[in-house]
Amino acid sequence: MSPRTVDVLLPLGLDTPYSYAVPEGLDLEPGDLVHVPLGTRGMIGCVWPGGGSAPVDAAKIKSVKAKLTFPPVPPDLLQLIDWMADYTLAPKGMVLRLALRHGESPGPQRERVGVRLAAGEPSRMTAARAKLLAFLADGFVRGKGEAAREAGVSPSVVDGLVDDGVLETVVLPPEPAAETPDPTHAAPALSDAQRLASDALQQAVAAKAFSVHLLDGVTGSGKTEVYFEAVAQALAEGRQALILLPEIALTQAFLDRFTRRFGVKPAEWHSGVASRRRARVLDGVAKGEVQVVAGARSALFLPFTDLGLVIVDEEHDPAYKQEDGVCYHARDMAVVRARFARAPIVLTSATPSIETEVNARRGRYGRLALPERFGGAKVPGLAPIDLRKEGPARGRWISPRLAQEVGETVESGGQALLFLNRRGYAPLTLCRSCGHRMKCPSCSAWLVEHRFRRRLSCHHCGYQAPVPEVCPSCNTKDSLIPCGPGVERLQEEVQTLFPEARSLVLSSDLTGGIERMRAELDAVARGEVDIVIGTQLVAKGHNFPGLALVGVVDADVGLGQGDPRAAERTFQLVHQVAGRAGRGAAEGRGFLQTHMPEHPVMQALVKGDRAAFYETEIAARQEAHLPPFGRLASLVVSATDGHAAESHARRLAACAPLADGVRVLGPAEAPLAILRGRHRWRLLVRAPRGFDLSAYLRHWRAAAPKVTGNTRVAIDVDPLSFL
DNA sequence: AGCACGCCGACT
DNA sequence: GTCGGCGTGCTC
Repeated sequence: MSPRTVDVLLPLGLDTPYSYAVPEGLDLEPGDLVHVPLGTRGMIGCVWPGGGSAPVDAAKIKSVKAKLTFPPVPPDLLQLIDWMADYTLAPKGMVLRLALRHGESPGPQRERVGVRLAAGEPSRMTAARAKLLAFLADGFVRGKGEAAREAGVSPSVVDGLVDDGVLETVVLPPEPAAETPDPTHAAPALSDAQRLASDALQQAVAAKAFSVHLLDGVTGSGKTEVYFEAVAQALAEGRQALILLPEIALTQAFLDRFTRRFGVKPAEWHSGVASRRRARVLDGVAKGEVQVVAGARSALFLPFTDLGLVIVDEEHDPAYKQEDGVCYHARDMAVVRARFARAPIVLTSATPSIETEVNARRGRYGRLALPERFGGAKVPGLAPIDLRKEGPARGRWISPRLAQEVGETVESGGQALLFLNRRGYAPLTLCRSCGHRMKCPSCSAWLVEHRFRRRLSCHHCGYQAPVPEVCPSCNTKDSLIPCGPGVERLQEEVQTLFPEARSLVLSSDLTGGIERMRAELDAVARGEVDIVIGTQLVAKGHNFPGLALVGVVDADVGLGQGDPRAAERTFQLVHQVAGRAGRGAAEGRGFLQTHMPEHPVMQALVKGDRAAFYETEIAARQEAHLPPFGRLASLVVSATDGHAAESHARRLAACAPLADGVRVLGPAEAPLAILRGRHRWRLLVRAPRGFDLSAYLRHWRAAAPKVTGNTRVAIDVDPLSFL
C-alpha cells in the first residue's frame, strides 16, 4: 500500500504545493504547519487543502518531518492566500510567505522567573539588600526584573540574595500577550451623529455577516470613538477585532485613547514589536486569547480564528499599498479577508480614496458620515498665497505674509506647523561652475543633500556619499550649491526668521527609529516646540492640541509628472495637514503657498470644498476610463542592460492577447528609468471595469517569450504609483 | 528563497 | 593545475 501523502505549500516562489508522505500516526489538517525536507535543507511549510496537485514520481516523495506546535493557518486565511495569488499573479508560496514571515521566534518561551522571601538571614546586610527586603517583606511573588526596578536596586542584588538563600525563585506563568479589553470600561458620550453611526456599525457586527462601511468624517469628527463602539460590540460577543493603521499612525496617542475606552492597551503588531512579544501575540491571536490587535499592514495575515470586525483606519493612505514583491493593497485585501471571514469591515477616512468614495456613492459600501467637527473646534480655512505675486526672496521659501503670521502665532504662545513634503536639506546639488548635477550612480534620480548627516543620499536606493569638496566633473573647489528646499533647509530659514523660537524637524529619516519618533511627537503634543517643520509624516493621525497655524510651504510638490493620482494625493495630504490645526480649543488658521491658485485642487482646498474636489476628480477619472471606472495593471520589465530590458518589453508588448476594450500602452521608459542599477521599461494595461484582468495577464504571461538573463518582469495589478 | 551544479578568469 | 566568480535551474 502506498503511503498517505499531503500537499504542502512552501514559502518560496512556487505556485503549486509539493507532495509529502505522512508518517504513521501523524494527523494533519489543512493549515497545519509542518517541517519538511527540501533539497539539502529543511523548511517550514503549510499543509494545503485540495489534494489535487499533479502526481509526481513516487521515488521523489519525501516524508513530513514533524508537525509544529505552532498555530495553524485558519481556513479564511488559506482562502485569502489562494485568492491573493490568483489576483496579483504572485506565486502562491510567496503569498504564504507573507503570512509566515512574521519575524517572531517560535521557539519555547523563556521562563519568567519570580522571587519571594524565604526563610533565612542574609550573610551580609547592605543598604541595597535592605531596600529590596523591605520591598519584598509582604511575602508576595514579584518578577525578578520588576523587584529590582521597583525597589530601586540593580538586578545583581536580587541574584545575590537568591544565592544567599534569603530569596527563593519561583517559575511564573507566561505573561499574557495582551490583557482583556473591557467593552464596558468607559462608554463615551457620543454626539447624535456619532451615535447614529456607531449604532449602524454595532448592528453590522451583531449581524455576523460580511458588510463594508465607509466611516467618513473630517479630522476631529470623532471617527475613532465611533469605531471603538463597534470594537466594543465585537468584544461583548466574545469575538476578535483587527484594527489596521498606517504604521506611523500607531502612536502612543492612539494607544492611550484605546486604553481610556477599554481599560487596557490593545495588542500591537508592527515592525517595532520585539520578536518574543510577536510570538506571544501570534499565539494569543490563534488561540483567541488576544481579542483586539492594532497593527500595520502585515497584521492582515494574523491567524484570527474568530474575526468579528475589521477596521481599516485612514483607508486612503498610500502606505497600505505594497509596491515590491507581492504587490497588493492591504485595504482591498482586508475587504477580501473580511468577506472570507464573514465579518463586517469599516473603512475610515476624512478624505476617502476615489475608489472607496465611488463604491459608497454606488451603494456597494454603506456610508456613515460624521459631518461636524466634534467639540466645536473649526476646520481651518486655507488662505492662498500666490507665490508668483507675493513669493519670498530668492533662496527663501517662506513668503513674507506666512512669516508674519507664523511670528504672530508663536508670539501669542501658539504652535505653528510648516508642511513641506521633501526630506533632507536640498533636493538637488549642482556645480555653479560647470552646471554638473549630483546624480545617483545606480538610479536616474538626483542625490538629496542631508546636511545634518553631511551626506548626499538617493531616496530610491539608499545610496549615500559624503558631500564632495570639489565638483566631480570640473574639479572646481567649493562650487557645489544646494538647489531648492527640503525640511532641513526650511528649519534653517525658520531659525533665521525666528531666532527665539524652538523648532523641530519631523521627518521619517530622523535617527532613532519609531520610539524616538513617538517621543518627539509626544513632545510636540505637550507644547515643547513652537514651530514644527514636517514632511507628510505630520499628516498622519497625530494630535497636536496646541497647533494654531498650518502653513503649506509648497502645495505644488506632488502635482505635475502626469501621475493620474497626483491630484488626489495632494488633496488628501494637504487636507489632512490642514486638519491638524484647530483640534484643541484654539481656532486654527491655515495658509497655502502655491504657484497655481487657480488649479481645481487648490481651489477645493482653499474653499474647504471637499465635494467640489470629488466632483472634478471623479469626472476626470470617468472621462479617462481610469480606476475605478476602468482597470489598470502595470508591467515593468527591468534588466541591468538597457537594451535587454527594452527589447524584452517590445517582444512582450507584441504578444499581448487581443481582448475587447483592453489596450496595452507602451513600452515606454519608466519615469524612474534606472533604479538600483536596473533599466526599466513599463507597459500599462487598461481594461474595462469588471474585466478579469488577472486572467488576461495570466494568458499573456503564458504566451510571452520566457525571461532570460537577469531580465525581470514585475506585474502590479491595480498600481497606485506610476514610477 | 537557498543551494548545487556548471562553465570561464587569476592565484598557491 | 585548482579556487571561485555568479548565471541557471531545481527543490515533493
